[in-house]
Amino acid sequence: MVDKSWKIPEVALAVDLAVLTVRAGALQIMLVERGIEPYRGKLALPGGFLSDVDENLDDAASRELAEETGLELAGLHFEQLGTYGAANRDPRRRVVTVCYLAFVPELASPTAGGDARSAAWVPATTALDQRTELAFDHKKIVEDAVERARSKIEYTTLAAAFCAPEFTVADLRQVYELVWDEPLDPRNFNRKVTGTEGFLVATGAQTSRQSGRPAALYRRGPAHLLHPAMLRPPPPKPDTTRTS
Amino acid sequence: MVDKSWKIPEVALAVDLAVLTVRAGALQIMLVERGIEPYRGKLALPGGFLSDVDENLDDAASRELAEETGLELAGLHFEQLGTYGAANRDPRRRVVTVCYLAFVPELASPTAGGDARSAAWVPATTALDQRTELAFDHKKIVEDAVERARSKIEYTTLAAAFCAPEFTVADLRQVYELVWDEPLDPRNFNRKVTGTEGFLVATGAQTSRQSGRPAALYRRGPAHLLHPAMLRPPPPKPDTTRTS
DNA sequence: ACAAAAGTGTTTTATTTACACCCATGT
DNA sequence: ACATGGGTGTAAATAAAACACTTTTGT
Repeated sequence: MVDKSWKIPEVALAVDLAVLTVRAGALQIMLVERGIEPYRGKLALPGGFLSDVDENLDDAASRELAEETGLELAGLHFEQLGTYGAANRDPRRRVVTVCYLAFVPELASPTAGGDARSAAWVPATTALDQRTELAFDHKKIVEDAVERARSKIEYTTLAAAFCAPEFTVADLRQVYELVWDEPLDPRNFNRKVTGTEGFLVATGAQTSRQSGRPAALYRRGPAHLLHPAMLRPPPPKPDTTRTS
Repeated sequence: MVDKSWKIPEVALAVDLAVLTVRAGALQIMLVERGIEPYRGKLALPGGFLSDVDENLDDAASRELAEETGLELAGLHFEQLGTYGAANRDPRRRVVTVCYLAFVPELASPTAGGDARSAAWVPATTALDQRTELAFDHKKIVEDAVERARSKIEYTTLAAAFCAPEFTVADLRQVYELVWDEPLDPRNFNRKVTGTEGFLVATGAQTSRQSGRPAALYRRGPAHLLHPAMLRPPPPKPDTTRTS
């Protein structure tokens, strides 16, 4: 085996971010309008190239998000979604992008600072709509991000990452309902989450509201995994028995 | 937003493979002995750099595995495990590696061809043992690979990917037992897998054996997801009640 | 008092677990 | 016949789904 390092091809390495939140009654994703070619004017995931050859991937992700949208990832949940490296995904040259997935609460300021004039929350359904054109292979990435979020909240407590620091059981239930696009029984849901050790920590405080009984306020508990998992209502089975 | 493409730092991009199998009563992983510095002589995951700037990541993974171990990934299950890019993970220079996870059946020839004099199956427990030194951050990658395999067989039918094309329920059960390192009840396991639509397809054939009733032979069915999931026996709870 | 939303109780159903028992084969 | 696994039956425990009902607030 010879040392082939002199002929190692180098590629441009980028990081992109699929930042999800639940707001205004919908699962939304942070997108930016591209200011340069290719795909100038099109919507894209925030992201960009490593700032220098020694920048860590996670650091690059935080930095790019802050630069482009003003959002600070510090303290929030983020994880690798996947690496997208099809040879022709960028018309200019070979670019491989490591994509991160983040879950942020609604109160994360939409575009609090930075080079953010073009950053905006977009409903996931809009981003995934056939008529919406996204730059590069970003539509595929958004699909993967949404799918990952949907399955991740089944077996982890990450749905709470979409909630403000203090939240009610109904807030949390709405997260599940909007991410899954499935209604859940409020009563069974309540028992399930309050009965799962470490998911919620009661603050003792209560919400006041226009009408109805006030709800107890909770904070995120120490548990990360859900045992047993939260079951997604099964989509109606491909029915073999004729229903006409 | 300016075009910064002229100062994009370039990194060397590698692919590595965590190829798992179940053989000789253990979960094993394919490792190679490094022929060059750094870490010459140490065990490492098979892998290497892209062959040219336009090679797709998946193609590079297949190619590297074939070159280094003679194993053909064609038709087998493989998926991205993650991308490892800590700035200092390679002492020579910045290298980012996209790691793939593959599940192969035992009959996949250990090192059927290629530059394979150093390739060998190593029990996962050995690879993860404190006393075993692996190149780069490969021990961490192996940990991630094993953990991914353990959870993946819970909710997918991928355990069958470790079996020969035709296998018995006991073969499949052994896969679960060895990957999880937990005994399973043969009777309940049988009912569970034979009752899960699309997991197994009966061939009609039977095994003959030295003793005991012959077992029915099955092939992998069309299902990919397990519904409901196969439950891993919960590890005995961190006992709060003193047992002295 | 009433509407509205929170939260508890109870029943039905599905799934898992545990284990008794029968089945089919080689020796 | 009997040892050795393969496979089925069944009952108890657990969890999910469905839904009646009580609680606590604002108006």
